[in-house]
Amino acid sequence: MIIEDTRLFPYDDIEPKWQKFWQDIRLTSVDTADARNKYYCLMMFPYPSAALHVGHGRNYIIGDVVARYKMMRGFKVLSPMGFDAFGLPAENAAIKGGIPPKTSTLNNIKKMKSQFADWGVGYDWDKEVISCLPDYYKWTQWIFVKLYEKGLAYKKKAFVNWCPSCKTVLANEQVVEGKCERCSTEVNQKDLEQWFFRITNYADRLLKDLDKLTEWPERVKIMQKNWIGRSDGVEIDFKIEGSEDILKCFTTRIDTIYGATFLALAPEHPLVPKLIKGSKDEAALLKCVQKMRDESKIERSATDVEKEGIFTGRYVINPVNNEKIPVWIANYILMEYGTGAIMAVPAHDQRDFEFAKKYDLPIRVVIDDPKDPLDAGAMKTSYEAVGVMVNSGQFNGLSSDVSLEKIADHFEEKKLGKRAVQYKLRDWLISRQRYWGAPIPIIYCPKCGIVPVPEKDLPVILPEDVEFRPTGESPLKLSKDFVNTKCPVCGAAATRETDTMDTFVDSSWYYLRYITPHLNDKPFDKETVNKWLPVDQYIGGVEHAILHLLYSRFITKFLKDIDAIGFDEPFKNLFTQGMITKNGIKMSKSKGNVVAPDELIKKYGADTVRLYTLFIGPPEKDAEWSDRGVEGAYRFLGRVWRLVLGYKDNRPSAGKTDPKKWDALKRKTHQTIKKVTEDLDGGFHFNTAISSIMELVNETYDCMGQAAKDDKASEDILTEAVQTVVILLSPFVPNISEEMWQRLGKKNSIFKAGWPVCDKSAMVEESLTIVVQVNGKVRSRIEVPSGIAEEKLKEAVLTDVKIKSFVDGKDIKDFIIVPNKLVNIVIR
RNA sequence: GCCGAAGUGGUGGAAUGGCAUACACGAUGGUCUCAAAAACCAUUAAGCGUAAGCUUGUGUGGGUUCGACUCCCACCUUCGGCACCA
Repeated sequence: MIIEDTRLFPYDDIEPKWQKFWQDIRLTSVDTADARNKYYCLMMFPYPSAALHVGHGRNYIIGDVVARYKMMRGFKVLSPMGFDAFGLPAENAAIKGGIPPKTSTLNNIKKMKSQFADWGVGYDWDKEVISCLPDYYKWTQWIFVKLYEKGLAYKKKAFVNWCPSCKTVLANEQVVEGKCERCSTEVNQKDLEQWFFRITNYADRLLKDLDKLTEWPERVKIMQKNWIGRSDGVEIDFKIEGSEDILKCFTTRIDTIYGATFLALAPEHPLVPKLIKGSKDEAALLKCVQKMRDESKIERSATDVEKEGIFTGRYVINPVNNEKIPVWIANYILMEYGTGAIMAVPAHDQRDFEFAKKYDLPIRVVIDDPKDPLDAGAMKTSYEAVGVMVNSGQFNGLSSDVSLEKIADHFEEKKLGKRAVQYKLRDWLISRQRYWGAPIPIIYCPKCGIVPVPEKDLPVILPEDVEFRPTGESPLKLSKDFVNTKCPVCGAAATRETDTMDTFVDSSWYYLRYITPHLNDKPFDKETVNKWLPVDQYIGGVEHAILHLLYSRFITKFLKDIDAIGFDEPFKNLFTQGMITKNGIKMSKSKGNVVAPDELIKKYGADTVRLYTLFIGPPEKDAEWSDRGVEGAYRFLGRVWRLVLGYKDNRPSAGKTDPKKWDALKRKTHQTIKKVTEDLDGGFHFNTAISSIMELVNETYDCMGQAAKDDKASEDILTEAVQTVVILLSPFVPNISEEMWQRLGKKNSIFKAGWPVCDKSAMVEESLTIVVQVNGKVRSRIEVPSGIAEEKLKEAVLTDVKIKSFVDGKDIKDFIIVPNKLVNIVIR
């Protein structure tokens, strides 16, 4: 029995053949010692998950297109890949299935690498980094120690999600509707000593330097700016009645100080226990405070959620008029922002307004609306705009924006407070009470206190013979061999820190390691790194717009400050790609809407899957996956395949004769070169680049049905069109393009062939079609010679039959000409 | 809730102040074939009209403009992030 070959082209022969060929000629291998003409193309390194889906593929395919295109433009392209290999899922798998995290992680990496190969994406695997291996995390720990030495790593108490039943800390993800995902126990907030990085010291530089990032998407910069959240204001010292303590409040609206009718504290505020101590309602107050503290932060900051509060029974003194102001505790005040205490001005802040209404607190207008005077009793919402000062002593009658500065001056002169800057950005909590992460290199000595592990003793190795408990408790705490050690300073018996680092620390410097990945005596070679960085093109998901990118920028700035590197921004160009959805939602295993690439690649080949992924839509936007669309891409490649193999002998010698078509094909060829080049240089417009190549293919087929105007000339035009199609397609579909290139009789790899250049003289058109509108509506189209004079054009338009019927007998008010495109006749 | 983004045919999308729906998918009809697949040809926003053509139409409502998918204001819906998923 003969099984018929139903493939449109022999992708399964082609793909392994050329992938081996590229390996043999070391197409993607780069010696970083020589950085001349370098181009560093980087994709965000992935967390190793068991199976990649087509949504993941988008990132790698986009990066591969960029790398191959730049290669063809003559750059020395470094495109490395690695794995962000520490993290929660591997640990969960170990707890559930008993497979050690290292084993499952390395298995996943192996699977992923074979999937990369299936997609035909090429990396310089000599540069691979894996963040969970000691040769890498040694240097993550080294960065921690450097930060510690500079006072930028420190310990303080912070709240964590705590499951009282499992006796373990939970990630936000492990808290489902306020309950532990493992045992469904109500989760509460627990105070724990934890390690932080002082990223807030860099807040201002991280903010200001966003201006340097001219090649970043504006939306990402805006998100970072809002995340850093700089605000300028005044810190006021409120004296507490009957106490020596003072309450510090930060406000951006010092102009409203005379309207403060209560103070509100976060339930976590350190003075809360002291303030309510001895009160007759102490027990009830404490209970209420605890309830507020257990609410999640997102709930608490939501403005549509019911505001809750309780009066402490204490008062402070308003420094501008010596008024007694009651002190409340309120759920909408967050300890993390500002001082954890606010002066509440119900008349001029909506949240305070709602709180005052609920608890019947006074509302006093101190800024009046100049157009519509306010009546405190009748207000439905707060008045937050600029206005005229009233009820504000010596400042009455001034504009509120002027008194903002005057009152601030007044506070500083009388030493009642001082101008201050606040950031929303908080210090980076890097402690994780987990096993599968880089151990924090700290030793606690009973005599010497906190001692960082000296560089010569790094890495602090994560032990592998540990016991995983079903509760999720960190096995590090239970490992005596790990915990018990000697103090590196005095040699006394000491214990190790058992917290590990947030995986964002691992990923905040990996792009530096790629350049010189095998050094054992330093994290990277400074000189080489300085030549290759910043990264020329960084590509990844928009979901990383804030955290990962901000942390990387911070670590880069820190390394610059300690003179480890010579630049202070890591990524010059940033591209954030959209998600691939299926049935309107993000692809994920748990949703059961994952499209696996394996079967598609088997059925249509990698080039087809690549082409469809790129054609699906603008890469920065989300896109809906359709298996049908894949078939379309497959058929297109089949069409190109037949064109390339058969264009020479498949041409009819007689038929319709239209010599103009040949000139048009030459023009189209060069227009397509221009369009594709612009689409790749000006942005990542792969979808429109591909559609323009499709148009060229369609026009080439159309031309083949025409008799030649002269054999040699049309032969040349046709050959040029076909070769152009192949070379323009090559970054998108490398395997089939390389095969077709060789079949066209070329000897070298298509990626060494150089990018085609468009010939402007070939694009000149003799005549143009001008759209003619009457009052903005298209009424006709006329053919005119290109470069026609304005008067001649007017004449041609007005003698057009269709236009005459609209214009005759009417007053022409205006005659608008858009050169080479359109005219619009405005009639009354 | 806050911050960011997006809403265009049956579907993915194109057009960033100048021809709305390029390119593709799907669908319908046809050619080839014993048949199918593949390929090729034609039609494909809606409504009216025998036709030439006309009218409406880019989430909703308003505005700016000779001209608006594009700019401005308000609203609605969907998606991403919100600091222990990475």
